[in-house]
Amino acid sequence: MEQTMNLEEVAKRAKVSAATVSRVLNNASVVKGSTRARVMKAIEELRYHPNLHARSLAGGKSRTIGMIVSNMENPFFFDIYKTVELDAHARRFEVVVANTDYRSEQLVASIRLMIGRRVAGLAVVVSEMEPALIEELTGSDIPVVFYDVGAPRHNITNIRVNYRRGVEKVVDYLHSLGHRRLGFIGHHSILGPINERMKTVLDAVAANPALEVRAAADADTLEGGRQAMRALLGSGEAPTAVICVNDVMAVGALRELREHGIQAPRDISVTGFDNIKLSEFCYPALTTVHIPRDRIGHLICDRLIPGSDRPEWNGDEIVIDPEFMVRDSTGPARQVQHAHRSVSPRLSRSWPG
Amino acid sequence: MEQTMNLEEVAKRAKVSAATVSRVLNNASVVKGSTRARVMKAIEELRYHPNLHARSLAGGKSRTIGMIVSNMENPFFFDIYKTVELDAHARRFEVVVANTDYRSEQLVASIRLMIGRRVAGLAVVVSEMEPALIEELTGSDIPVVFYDVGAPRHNITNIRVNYRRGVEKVVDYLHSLGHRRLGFIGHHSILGPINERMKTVLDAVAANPALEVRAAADADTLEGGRQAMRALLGSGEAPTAVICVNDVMAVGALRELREHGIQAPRDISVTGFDNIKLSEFCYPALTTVHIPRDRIGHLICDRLIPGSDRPEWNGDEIVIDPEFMVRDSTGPARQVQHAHRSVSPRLSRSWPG
DNA sequence: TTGAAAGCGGTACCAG
DNA sequence: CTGGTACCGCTTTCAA
Repeated sequence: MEQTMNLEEVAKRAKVSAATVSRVLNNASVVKGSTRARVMKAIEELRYHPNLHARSLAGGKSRTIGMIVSNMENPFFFDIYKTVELDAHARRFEVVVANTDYRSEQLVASIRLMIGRRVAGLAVVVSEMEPALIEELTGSDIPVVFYDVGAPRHNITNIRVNYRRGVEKVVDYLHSLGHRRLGFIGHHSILGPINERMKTVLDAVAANPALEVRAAADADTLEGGRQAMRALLGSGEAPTAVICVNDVMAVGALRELREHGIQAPRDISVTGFDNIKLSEFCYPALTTVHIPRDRIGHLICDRLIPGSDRPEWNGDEIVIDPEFMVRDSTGPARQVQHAHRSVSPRLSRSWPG
Repeated sequence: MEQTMNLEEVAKRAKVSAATVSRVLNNASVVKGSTRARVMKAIEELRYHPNLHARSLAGGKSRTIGMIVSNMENPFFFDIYKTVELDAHARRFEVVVANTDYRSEQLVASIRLMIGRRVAGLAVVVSEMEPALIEELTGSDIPVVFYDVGAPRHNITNIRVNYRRGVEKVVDYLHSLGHRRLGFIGHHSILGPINERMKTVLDAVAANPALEVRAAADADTLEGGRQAMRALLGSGEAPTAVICVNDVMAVGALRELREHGIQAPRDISVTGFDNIKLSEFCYPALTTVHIPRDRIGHLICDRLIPGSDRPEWNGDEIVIDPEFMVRDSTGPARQVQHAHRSVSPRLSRSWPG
């Protein structure tokens, strides 16, 4: 009925002052039992819900932390978010997320939004970068944690993964299996100027003169991975092993292989990255590199929410070493054969299309 | 540097009043060009970001809509969210989400949170229900859209899927393929008192005396689907077809079959529900029921954001008819054979474990 | 076209 | 233990 139900109305009904109502709401100081009861009753009856905007305005604090990610659709990001939310809730904080879809304009917009909301802390877990970002953050005293981008600075700390080490493990493994012609599938953001990940792969390959690599990029989705694999298959000599920038794209890639009647790992090996749950459930299960999203989530919360700095944070940067996971999507390179290139699509499928 | 950068500071620097700064910020009324320029400059230099809390407090409005879902991890919910966000952004609204993890206590907490934030509209896309909900919502004049639960009421409208019809199509199809012993895999929330979905399956089966069904429930995740399938396989006579409450659990179920060396659809047929992207990318591709998440998302936005009621909303309730999608995970029931029950785990796997 | 001032709904400090 | 009151930062009349 009343779209404007406020402290005062409650106070009036409970025959106390607004200040007292505020007190019972924050169960602060000692409010007499009977008084508290009256207030509670009034709150119930009026279905009063405190205005959070007014609260954080008056209090100056926000009890919510912000999180910006590139693509919530990818479980990698979601898993981190999930952990952050769990930790935050345990400390009675809320977390509000924003997607950038790998667009740096969106990144800036999201940063602005978060600053506007006066979040108590901000986690930026994105692949793209925008120079104007630090500019934007300057002057706001919001504690920030960056994942995988940005440099430490006042009030901003960094978590990064030793992506290079992870890729090296993958490349070395494939090499040991006899693979020489490699493919790389990334998402569009790798087309950016200095893409760490792309470069890492190229470097790892360059370190071994026997190897060659061809890359394809598409959206960071199942469909994108599929398209990228299609591109790799459609031009030049097909690689015997394909390294995917993450598990989602790898699963997409696997499907495209299936459509062509190409079997993994018999005909082509495929690797993922991240070790999301899906990588165990797809077929064949993915050889991948584990990145501990839960640890990352915990680190973020520990850093952003006051009153619980765990010891792991000693400096302004933490580097995480990824772990290689061998599963079923990789195998020895087939010797002399390009046979799979001539198999017509769906030839090997025996079930109805 | 200043953690307290406000209108007044900007006004001071630009040598105008706070009111004027507010005007340029909202590009309202006619501010003289030169004045506007001065203000803009001051804003830039001071890196001023308006306090959104103060803004919605003073303005009384919020320009953000809330969305509550059961499980963002499940692409079904995510897809809806994505569409809502897209539409919202197009109308310069923000959307903030909350997860309930199928816990009705969380549902209530989330509703409270959203009311506290004075969202401009609220979408409740959850499977669980909580009687206290309507109570909670009463008196708040926030427009609400429910998906799949709740009854129309003042300011609250409904979107529902004719789940029954969808299940009937699945059951009929399986029946026509010769299946008689059915399995049903649902998530834990189906254990609730009157679960529509579970009941629907039982009804559909009851309608055909030749059919029998056994159910198993677990978490709404890949792992949950796997466990549920394990349970189904581990007790009594194995079903020849398993209906899963959604695609995610179906994919989990498929994996468990693989571990047992049971092939789908040769040995057991499996169906999903929702038709998420993954259902095309898993192996075998899932026979499922399509639920148009994008349409649901559009409907939600049209209803919640003022100034764009599309014609589709004629009453307080919209019912969506799902569409049956046959793919590769279903096939004819094998005649006389329980052979797969005796196949030892992984027997048929030829790749390394 | 611009400024002054009254809220918006709370919080928190100061008296009592 | 409780009430009064000065803000918090912005929007919005009302005058000038």
